[in-house]
Parts: sequence; C-alpha cells; structure tokens
Amino acid sequence: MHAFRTHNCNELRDKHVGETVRLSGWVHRKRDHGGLLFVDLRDHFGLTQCVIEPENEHFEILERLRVESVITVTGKVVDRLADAKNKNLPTGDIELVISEIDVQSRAEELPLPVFGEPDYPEDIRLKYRYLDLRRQKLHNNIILRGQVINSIRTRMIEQGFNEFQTPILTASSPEGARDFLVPSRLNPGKFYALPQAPQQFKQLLMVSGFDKYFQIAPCFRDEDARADRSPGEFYQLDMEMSYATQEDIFAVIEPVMAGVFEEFADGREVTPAPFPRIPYKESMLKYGSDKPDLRINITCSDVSKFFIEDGVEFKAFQGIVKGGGTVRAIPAPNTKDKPRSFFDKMNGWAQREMQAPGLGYIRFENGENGLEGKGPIAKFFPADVLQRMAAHAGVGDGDALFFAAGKETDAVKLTGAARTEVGRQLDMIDENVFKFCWIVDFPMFEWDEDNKKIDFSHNPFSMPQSPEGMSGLDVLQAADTDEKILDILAYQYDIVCNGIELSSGAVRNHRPDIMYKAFEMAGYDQATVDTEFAGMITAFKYGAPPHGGIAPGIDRIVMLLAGAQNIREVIVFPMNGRAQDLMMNAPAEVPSKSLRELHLRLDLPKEKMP
RNA sequence: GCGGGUGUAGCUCAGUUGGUUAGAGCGCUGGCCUGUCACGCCAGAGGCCGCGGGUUCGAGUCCCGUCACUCGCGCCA
Repeated sequence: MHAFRTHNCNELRDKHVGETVRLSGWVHRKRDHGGLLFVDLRDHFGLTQCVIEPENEHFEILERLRVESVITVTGKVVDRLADAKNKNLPTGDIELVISEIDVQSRAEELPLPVFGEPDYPEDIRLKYRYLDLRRQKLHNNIILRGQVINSIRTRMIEQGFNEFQTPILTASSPEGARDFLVPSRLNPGKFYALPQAPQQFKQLLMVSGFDKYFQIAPCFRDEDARADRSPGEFYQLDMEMSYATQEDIFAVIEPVMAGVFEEFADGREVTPAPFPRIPYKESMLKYGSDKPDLRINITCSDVSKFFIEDGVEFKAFQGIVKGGGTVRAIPAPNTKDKPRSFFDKMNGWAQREMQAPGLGYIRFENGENGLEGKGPIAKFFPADVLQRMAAHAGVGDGDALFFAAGKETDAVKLTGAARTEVGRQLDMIDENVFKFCWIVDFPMFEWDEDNKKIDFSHNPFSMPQSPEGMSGLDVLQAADTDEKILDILAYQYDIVCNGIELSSGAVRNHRPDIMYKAFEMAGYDQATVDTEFAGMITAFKYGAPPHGGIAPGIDRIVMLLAGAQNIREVIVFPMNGRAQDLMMNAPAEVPSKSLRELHLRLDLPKEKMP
C-alpha cells in the first residue's frame, strides 16, 4: 500500500465499500461524541468523513489533535446508514472507519481559521497566505487562474502564435511608469530595469521575422496600488503580429477574449464578438471615462450651452462656462420616489470622495405646462430652457439630472465617477453580465499641463492615423499648430470590460522617419531617440515589417471571471498596498557587504521624531 | 504626497447620553456525551479597547496628534 494514500479525499463512493484504503490530508473539522469521533479529512480534492471508536488505541491521539494537522489514516470504507448519509458531500454516502493513524504534522493554534469563508483582516491573511490559500474560495480562484491561462495559451497557439520568453533584467524605458532598478555588480554605477512590459522585445521579434508572438508576460511597474492594480508586478497576455491592421488585431484577440470569458462565464452573459467600438472622444463625452462600465445604462452629455442662455440666472455654473469650463449632465433615471436625502448624499459623495465643489441636480416631472424642473437650482431656469435641456440629455418625467461643472478635465472626471456612483446607488449594475467594448481613436498627443508642452498621450510607439493615400508622416508634417497636433489620432485602442481596462494596444510605428518626427513633435531630438530606443530604432533601419499588438491583463481577466472585488484575490502570493510581502518580509534590509559589492551607499530620509 | 473608512479577546463583532468589575459567537483549555456533518451540554482561561497626549471627578465612548490596514486621488508608455 502507498505510504500516504490509495485515494484522494473526493474519490470514495459506494462501490468502494468493504475496501481497505489509505487517505492523507488536513483535519478540517472534528466532531467529538466522546464515544465516537468524526473527522472530516480534507485535501485539494475534497472531504471525506472518517470515524474512530474509543476502543481504537489511537483514539486519544486524534481526540487531542488540533484542526489543520496533517494525518494519514488507514481503514475500511463502510456504507453509512440511510439517515446518516450526507447529500451535500460527494463522498457523503460512505465513511472511513479508522484503524491506523500516522500524524504527519501537528498544527498549532491558527491565527485565522480555515473552516468557513468570512472576511479576515488582509494583513493577517497575507502574512499567513498558505492558510488563506487552503480556504475554498481563494483556492478555487487560483485554480481558475491556471485554467484561464491554459485556455488563453491554447487559443493563441491555435491561431498560429508562437510563445517566447524575453529578458527580466533589461534596460530602463524613458517613457511611462517608474522603473524597478537592479544594480549591476559587474558594471559599477549602472542599473538594469525590470521590464514594464516586453514592448520593445516583442517589436524586435517582429523585426526578427517571427510573424506572430505571444507571452504570458510578467510586467513590473513601481506604482501605487489600486483594487484592480497590484503593486509592483502583474501579468499580461502580451501579443504582437506582423503585417496587421487594427482590424486584423481585433479579429485575432476578440475570439480569444470572448472565448475565454464564455468558457468560464458559468452562465453569465458575455458580449459576443465583434465588440462595440467607441471612439475615445465619444466615450469621454458619454461616459466621462475611457473605460466605461456599459452595464450602467446611463449616457451623459454636455449641457454647457444651456447655462449661458438668456434668462438663466444660475451664476455659479454660468461663470464656469464663460470662463472656458464645461457642464456635463448625468441622468439619474426613475428617481421620482427617491427622497431628497438621495440627492444630498450624492452631493456629499462628490465633495468627500471626489473633492469636488458639489453636484447640482434638477428633478423632472410632468406638470400642467409639460415637463417641469424641481430642486434647489431649477428655479434659475426658464421653463423652455429646462425642457430643451431635458430633451438634449435624454431625460423625462420621473428622471433627474446631476451636473458636474468645472474645467473640462475635472468635469469629465467627476462625470465619470458620478455616473458609476448613480449606477451603484440605483442598483443598475447586473453582476451576471460581461459587457465588452473597444475604445478606439485615441489621440496621439496630449497637452502636458505640468511641463506646458505637447507629449505622447498613450505610448510613443504608435502609428498616427492617416487617410487613404497619405502616410503617417504626411499627417504629422501637416499639423503645424498645437491644435492640429492634438487632433491627430493614433491607431491605439483599449479593451474594456465592466469598467475595467483589460488592455491597451496599438498598430506600431515601424518607420524611423515617422518615429523621429513624432518624437520631435513631443520635444525629443533625434539623438534622444537614438540613445533611449537604440535597439529598436536601429533595428527599424534594416527592414521592419508593419506590425501591431495588444496586451490584455491576465490578473484583471481572472478577477472578473472569479467575481473578485480585489486583484489580490486572484494572485497566489500578493503584496499589500505598500508593496510589502508580509509573508516573506520583502523588501528587506541587506548586509552592508552586499551593498559594497554593488557599489551602493544608503542615503535614507531622516526618521520622523515621535 | 492628499482625502474617506476601519481599528475592542487568537478570529468575527456588540458596547446606549461619558458613569459599577468591557460582553457575545467561533477558537482555545478541562470535563461530559455512540451517529454527527456549523454536533450538543457544563466549566474555565484569555483585553495596553492600535499608540501618544488632552478635556473631565470619571474616557472604549469626546477632542488633538500619530501608526496600521483598506478604498479613492495623484501616479499608472
């Protein structure tokens, strides 16, 4: 007989009755009747009830043993009496009568229970992650993650993509997020950077003629955490293909995404491919965001013009509009029966959470003279303006409008957040739906307010959009004012699902002349491009195929499929919000010898006085 | 760096208007129990009420500061 087990804990059935078997696992739960002791034995596969009688010489050992100890039991499988069967357990028809016990590992009292699934403090869960991972929900999430990656890999290979591994120790990339740096012992004063993404490598693989690349790629960015953003590291389905237009890339990735989501949706509805395409500008206007949650059936609009009409006396917003600002309207449908406190709470939310001046609102109801406005600011509007504004915003009897006003960027941000908040408050979000869309036509450049200059808006590797018969270079050269430059669109796109940005991608700029021109427009001279992107720009001078790609975030995909509210729920060993691994104690101080070898000396901030 | 929330037993939580010795469930320790499957019953141990300061005759409760966790903003090609 095998030293540890003949079966797993989810295997024994009626047909095994009479057999002598051996099981190993954790003591999940004990029920001690004094004259009879039940033990639920648990392993990765499931639970089996074992029973021992006091006559057995091992009875007392088991009676004293704490839950989560690991034991090996040997005994006979017996049929349970009819009224003692447990229909909730796959192995519930039988039980194992213990004759022999081997205690493999005694457990001390646990810092957090494994049995049950309530919420525990995250720091304890993270410190004792291996205990948390024994719990069913987290355990299943991690298994799901493996299955999703396997499915993605199969789907990519079926479409002719080849999998590659690219370097982890590489060069810093000047654009984008903060790098993680690794000092070089052999090259004093020089540092590797961990890749923020294998961006340049995958493009170089296209130049190398591999045609179709993919990788489940680790990416490293030294940025602060969010609920859907793990600090430090995450994984992408990184892909790139040669001779591909934007539509070709969509046609490859849509069936992968739709396919994976359908495979693991478990009854939830998935947007069928092709996904709706929403231009960036339209998305910002209608949803106040470039990652709209389309489960919320609310469309916002610009109502600035109504606030400066004759007869409108609402000075606060008037001033904003006349000063170049914007007013956006967020409909709150069917709020006729909502108490005033609902509107006050929304206003409080905007002030507290968004640090906004507030959210004005008007409620609309049918009266004697048609649609009438109610609420604190309605009286500042002539009736016909209100009616036209309601029509413009798409609201009617029983609906309300919230207003987000301010500088356009601020108003848009508040609009997006308010739209989501209204959706939440009005219970408009269906948790059993995955709503996908593409956001397309991102601007190539944006105005960098901090440095008062034009900069790349997304990434510097994208091809500017050009009409038939013109090249990207023609388009760049034709833009001779800041306004025209900011109007240039790129072949850049994001996939969004339920308000979460799953990925962004682009058709790349593979031509050195267009590359130099684009960087020049963002204020970088040719020499900068030649040093910062040395490998890639040189490579493009020796024959580069047109190419493009995308990189959906694995962690976020699994998070959505697992129904998790937090990305740490789908990562085996995550760090906390301050980028610390509480289980492994990372980051940690190092011996001064290690620092000397690396030619490093610490210059730490002064500790705060208590 | 900034803003919101939370912090009471190993864990989940209650704790009234500031007023006696801070409670419950789970877990833990001991005892009882032969059909449980969240087993049950009895008893017990376990508290720097995150930390520091203040107000007060008196603070878990009010005020100020601070720390930790978390959500968001900044940041995230």
